Amino acid sequence: MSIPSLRNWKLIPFGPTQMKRMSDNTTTTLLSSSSNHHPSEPRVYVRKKRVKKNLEISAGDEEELKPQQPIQYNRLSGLPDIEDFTYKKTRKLAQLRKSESTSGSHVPDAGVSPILRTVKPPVNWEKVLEGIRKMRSFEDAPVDSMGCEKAGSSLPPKERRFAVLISSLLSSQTKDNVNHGAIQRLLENDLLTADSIEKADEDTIKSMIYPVGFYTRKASNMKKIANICLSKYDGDIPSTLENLLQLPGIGPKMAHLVMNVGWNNVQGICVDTHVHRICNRLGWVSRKGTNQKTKSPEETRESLERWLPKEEWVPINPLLVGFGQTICTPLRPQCGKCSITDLCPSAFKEASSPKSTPRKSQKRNNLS
DNA sequence: GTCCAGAGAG
DNA sequence: CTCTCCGGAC
Repeated sequence: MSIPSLRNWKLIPFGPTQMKRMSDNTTTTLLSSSSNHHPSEPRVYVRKKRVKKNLEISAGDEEELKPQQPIQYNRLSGLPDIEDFTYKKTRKLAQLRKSESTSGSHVPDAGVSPILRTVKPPVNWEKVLEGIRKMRSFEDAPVDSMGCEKAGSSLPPKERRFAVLISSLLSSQTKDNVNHGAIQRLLENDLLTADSIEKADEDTIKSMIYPVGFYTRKASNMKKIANICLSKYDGDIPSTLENLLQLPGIGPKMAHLVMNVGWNNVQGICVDTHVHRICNRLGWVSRKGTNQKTKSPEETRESLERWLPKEEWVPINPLLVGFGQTICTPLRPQCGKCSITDLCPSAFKEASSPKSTPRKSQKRNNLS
């Protein structure tokens, strides 16, 4: 398949198609500097070299990779300042509800269900959130979560939704700039609709999205998703959580993200590993009917949804992800830099160096 | 070398 | 539950 609009792009020769050819030992023609290629070397080594080259060259093409219209992001929420996004509206309504709750008047709902608290919220949770927001406004976090909402925000709704879905798929385990590059390439090549992906060759898709994490599987999932969207949803994306989860490569985390960003329909909290970890450290979630920590992000989501007011369901993700990348890190959390340690039951409880003595019941694999 | 981080397969 | 996927950070 020829890809005319990308002919000038130097990125193209470094896709997986060429990797295949290299391992076949049949081609060096597509590689701009084939002198670096040693067919006898282990595949991994060759790959790593080429990734470096890829990055050098893409840096030179920065101009082309940049989005034409940069989107403004809310620094704290991590969400785009797009007019139709319901976040602000939701906030406003929540404030209204609060101020008018004494008079008993009813505030109309903007597609957000009434707050359903089945569990008493943890004490000081609002102070904790406020503290994290403040820290986030000082620290710069590479928040790669929610990176998908920028996908095709200038497109018509249906195309935009499809772009959001594909971007979500690609964004997992992938740095935001890498994901963005992949989306940009797909967009440049008109490969961001169900129709075109359905027609495109899987190897072409692979080379477009390379080097996002797990690109082989994701390319194959993209084909399957395009197929399903065309046959069952007229080229649009599923509009319910249940049906999104039926798509290959879309699990609970991404399904909630797509519902939030793609449909502006908040069905649940988008819980990733950061939200999962931090909520447990704060003692915000527990296994049903116990005080034990939750075991999985899904369990965390259910537990968190039992008390967290709904207007916080969307912003909690970018907030905690950024916090988790800079301060409340998985390994050796920077409690010294944290301003809410007096409100955190886990503050200074974890090892500050890998060599330090493991506390009792710290790790399950202490074979002392 | 070891870990990371969503999803899926076994 | 564990392992795999892919690259990169450490």
